[in-house]
Amino acid sequence: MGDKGTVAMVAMSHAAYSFDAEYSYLVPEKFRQKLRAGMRVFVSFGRGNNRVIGLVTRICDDDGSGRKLKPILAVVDSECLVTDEILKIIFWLKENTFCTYYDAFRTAVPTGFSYKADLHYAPVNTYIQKERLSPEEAEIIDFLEITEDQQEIDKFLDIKAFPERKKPLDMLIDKGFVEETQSFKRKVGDESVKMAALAEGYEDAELTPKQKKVVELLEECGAASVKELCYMTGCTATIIKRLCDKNAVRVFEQEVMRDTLGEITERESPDDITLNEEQTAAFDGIMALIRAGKPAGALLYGVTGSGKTSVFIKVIDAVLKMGRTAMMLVPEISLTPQMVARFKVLFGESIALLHSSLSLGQRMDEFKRIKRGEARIVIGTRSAVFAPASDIGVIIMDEEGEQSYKSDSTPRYHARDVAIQRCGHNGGLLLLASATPSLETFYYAQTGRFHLFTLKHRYKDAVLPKVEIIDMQTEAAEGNDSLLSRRLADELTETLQRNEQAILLLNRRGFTTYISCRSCRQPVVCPKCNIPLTYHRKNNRFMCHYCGYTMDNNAVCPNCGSDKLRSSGVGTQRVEDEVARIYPDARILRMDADTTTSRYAYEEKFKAFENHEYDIMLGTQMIAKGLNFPNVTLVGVISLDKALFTGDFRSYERTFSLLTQVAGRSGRGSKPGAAYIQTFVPDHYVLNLAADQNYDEFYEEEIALRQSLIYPPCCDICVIGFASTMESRAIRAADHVTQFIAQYLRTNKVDFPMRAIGPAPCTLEVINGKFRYRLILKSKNTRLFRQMINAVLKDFNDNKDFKEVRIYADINGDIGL
DNA sequence: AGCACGCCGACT
DNA sequence: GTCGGCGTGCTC
Repeated sequence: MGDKGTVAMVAMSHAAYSFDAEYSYLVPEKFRQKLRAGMRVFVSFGRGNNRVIGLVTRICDDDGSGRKLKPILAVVDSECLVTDEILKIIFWLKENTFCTYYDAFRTAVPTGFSYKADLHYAPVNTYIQKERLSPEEAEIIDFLEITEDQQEIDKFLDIKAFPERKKPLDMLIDKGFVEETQSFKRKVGDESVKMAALAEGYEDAELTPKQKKVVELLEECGAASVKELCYMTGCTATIIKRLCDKNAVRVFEQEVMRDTLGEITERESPDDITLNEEQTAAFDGIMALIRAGKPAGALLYGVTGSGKTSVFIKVIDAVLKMGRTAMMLVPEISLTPQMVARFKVLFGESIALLHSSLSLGQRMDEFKRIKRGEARIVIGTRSAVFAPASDIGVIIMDEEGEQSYKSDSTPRYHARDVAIQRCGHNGGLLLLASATPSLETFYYAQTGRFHLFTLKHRYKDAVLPKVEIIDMQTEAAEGNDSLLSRRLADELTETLQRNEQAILLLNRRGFTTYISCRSCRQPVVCPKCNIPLTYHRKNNRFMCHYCGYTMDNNAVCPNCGSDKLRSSGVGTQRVEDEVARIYPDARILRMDADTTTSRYAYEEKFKAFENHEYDIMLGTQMIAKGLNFPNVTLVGVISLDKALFTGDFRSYERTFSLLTQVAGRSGRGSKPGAAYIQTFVPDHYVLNLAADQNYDEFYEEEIALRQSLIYPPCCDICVIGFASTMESRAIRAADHVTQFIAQYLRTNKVDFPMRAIGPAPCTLEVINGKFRYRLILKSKNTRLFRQMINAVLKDFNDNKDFKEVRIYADINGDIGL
């Protein structure tokens, strides 16, 4: 072994961060032709020779070390799921987001492609001297020789069930008396929702009160998804399972299936779109960059309604005509149905859609179409940035400042950073677009790292809505305790009289946002998260928005036992009530995470609103983005004050962006629009600049702030987070890491400007029973810095003192919660 | 993670 | 004397 053989480097699918590495394996002659880097293989790993799936990260000619290597046992894929370029992205992800190779691989490839290995054994047809076998080995051989049924054999040699058979079985394989074969099966089928319905004869079952509630609800509505049932009754999935066991309820899977594209009825050609002067200038500049064929970045900075989409369409069309491919990333596909519809009409089957509401099967199909080059336009959300397109001419990111582009679970990547890498490999252009760019992006556009294209005028010169700030302090002082200021109420009345539509925005779900006890004056908090509970009227329960904990509304105060609980504060449900009271004839559509549990609900509701089946749309931020309703002439912000003070350095940026965007929903048609922002801090400069739609000045203020307080883009910021059910352990872990870093810097004699803040508890100290601490490092994200973080994580994961503490590192993510 | 190796206490 | 407790360390 080891003599000038082909060697494959393999990263294991189950590797923890601390031992994730490329391990060398011998490639047997029979695999030499077909095996490529990027394919998955089956190998034995570790002392126990565990059979595991791994990813071939590269293939080398020779090991040279003469060390004897284990062979690759089987090849899982018949063709590569990842291109060489995506393989490079996988390496980049590991290095930059501190995940394992396989975490990165999983992110880049639709989950539908994951496999589970089954092992099968058969006796080798050869003479065996049984007396030389151990009794255990002989038992297995005897069994194999007399048993015909494959399933019987599988059961007998199920190592999980009979661990004592592992050793003799491995010995027999080693001696060549037993042959092991593998079959690889898809782990998951098509995506489906779990539905529940009453079973026949359910009346006879004996039920607990909670179970009765579920049954009553089902009697009313027939069938419901398990998720919805849990929300409405406040029970857990276990209760449904109990009911199932009692044969009172049957649970079945209902496949979520929809045509990705649906039927395309009309067709339109991109040639029919004409750009105005400003758009043309931007288009020409953008195309010049793309034609240069070198990696580049650009910002298309255009006010809301300036026709950025038309420029995108022209650019994509031109890129396609060059024979290259194009990607278009959007923050949330279900919130951009209008844009998707337009692209379908224009480009038809050349587009592939990639987003979370596709079934796994659909996602796999779209993935294959892209890989084969059949679909040359990719439209999708964050993870679509990994689509296996080749020769990418342009990657467009719409509303590039949106939070949804940043992943907040492993791997914690930002789609923008991945897109930069991809443009680097493809010689493509990264085109970021927004009316309110992220500070980082605008800074790079100002300093020349990105090219800047500006659209100053609204389409057809529609005027920006008039925005007014309303001081709710004065309203209260003058005796108006309603949720709506008199001004907004008057305007709403007039809007409805004109038969026009209105949008009302509020960033709190639920009915009331705060429940307190009248006798001990303590707020009622979630027992697991220590966060005030919110009253939901629809299910008549108190709920925690962070962990989903629910409590009966006639519960007593957990603190003093008093039954006098009072709720206050304002949520979307309460606003809905109040607006309905003032305008009994108005048709109100409430949109928030509670009303839109099923994914396609958004699109239908938006459509209904567009068709004027409703007069007022009321909701959380999800209604503020990217939609075009020509008949909306009034936008009212009930309250956004909380968003200004979340404790995250990006909270001003986000609030500014949200206000600008929601105001921009008003007056997009021929009629002029207006927007009203209610607030208790009417003098706040962020609100005033947003009211003036003055991004440039906001940028100046904000960048000065970031410079003086040292925040991105003036530095990079790395959060090392700790979570544990025991607070003392989380604290000790955070302290340990802080000391480790100090030690690391000393012993490695590395010296880079860095500032550490903390460790300190996170803003939300407890979520779901886990105490959370964080250490913030402000530094420059260099190789040396990442090496240090890597060392921190490796050391920590190796340290058995902190087995129960979870750690993560996140660069340039949120530090708010 | 998952497993083997190893070094100590309570059993036939 | 041996079986098995889990603490320690490695995985091509």
